[in-house]
Amino acid sequence: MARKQQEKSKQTKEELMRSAGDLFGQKGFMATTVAEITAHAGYSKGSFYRHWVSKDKLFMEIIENKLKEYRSSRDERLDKAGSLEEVMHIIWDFLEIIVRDENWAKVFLEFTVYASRIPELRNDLSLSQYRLSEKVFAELVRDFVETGYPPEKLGAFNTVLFEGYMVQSALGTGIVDLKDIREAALTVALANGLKKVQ
Amino acid sequence: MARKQQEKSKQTKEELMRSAGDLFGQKGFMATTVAEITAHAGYSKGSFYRHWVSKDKLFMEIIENKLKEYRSSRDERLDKAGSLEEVMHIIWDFLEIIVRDENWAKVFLEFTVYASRIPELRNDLSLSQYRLSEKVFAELVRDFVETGYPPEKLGAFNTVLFEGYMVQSALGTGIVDLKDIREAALTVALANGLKKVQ
DNA sequence: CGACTAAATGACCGATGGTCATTTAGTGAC
DNA sequence: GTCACTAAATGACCATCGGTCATTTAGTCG
Repeated sequence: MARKQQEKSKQTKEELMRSAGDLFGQKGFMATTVAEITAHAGYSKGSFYRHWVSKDKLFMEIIENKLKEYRSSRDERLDKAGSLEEVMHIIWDFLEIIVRDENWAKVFLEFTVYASRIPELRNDLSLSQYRLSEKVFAELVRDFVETGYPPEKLGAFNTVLFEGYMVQSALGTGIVDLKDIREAALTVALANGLKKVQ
Repeated sequence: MARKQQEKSKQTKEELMRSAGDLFGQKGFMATTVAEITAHAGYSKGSFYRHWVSKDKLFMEIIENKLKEYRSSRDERLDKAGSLEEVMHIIWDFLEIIVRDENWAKVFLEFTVYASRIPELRNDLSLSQYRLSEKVFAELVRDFVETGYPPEKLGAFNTVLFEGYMVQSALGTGIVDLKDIREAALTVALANGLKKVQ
């Protein structure tokens, strides 16, 4: 039934993904070599390309996995949210998880910038929703905006704050902390999105 | 007097810098090859390394030149500034110049992220002041802050906004415009830095 | 002109992402 | 058990990159 072979292949793929995950986190995307990934998992270089067509695609698959679980738990909470403020807190709890993992926040940024030069990859990335795109954000927030303020703009502004913080965090000049950013985001959201703010 | 040789060497260097500047702006830092830079200027690859020890150092020199003139005009205006609001406007006029040149804003970001993995380069970059670091910013703002609010934090928050916008701009998802960002920066600065805000 | 030096060249190096013919090892019919 | 078949794994190989360096070309000056 060829069961054993399939399982072995699957296992190999998982081992390679773990190895790659470790190395990307430590050294970054560019600096991690395909040969290192396979060697670290105990395979030869050629094995890699039986599972992915490129280093890029492997990375895409890793981040997809990495964020899938977070998203689901976020979306569960969002279903129960009753106000703009609640939604904002859920969203920033979610973002906080990403930022807290400093190594990966840095790698995300590295890959995003890298991908922005490669049309196909850039497209994949925007489809993958790994970035909190302004569109996604706008949908999350739309139902709770009482004023005429465009939810897209609210989303985009949050993304700016978030990614700006990612850059700061990646460069290691940590003067603002996430709490400050979160507060600023909340203030702006409530001021623009609600009719009455006390 | 060897005058002619020196001038030729200087001219060659300038030609290479122009060539590099064009190509970096079009294709980015990584995607631009040393061989391309020299070929585009009509020289051979080896010539490059008579003028710079690496592609990195050439880039450093280009951005240094690119920003020197901007900084001087900014600093002139800052000498005459009389309020926090004025300082903020001058700073954001300065940042606007950077962001307006979309190609270069993108390359700056690319290089910053790239350099963050290379300790020596990262150090050079922070010394070069090409980034509006929170320290530089704090100095500009310090004299006008009336409250106990730390100028460093004000600076850092501005940098977050600015670099977040750079990322958005680099990825080409332009929903927030610079005016929104500038307004937000001003609001936060005045709210935290002044005792009375009308 | 001849000795010296600076500018320019391009073959070369090691490392990288990616390819592919070859080897190794399960699988299933008989 | 054995044979044909197929999937997994290998590593030599390729083009390209940043960077090096011995060699060539061409000003400089006594």
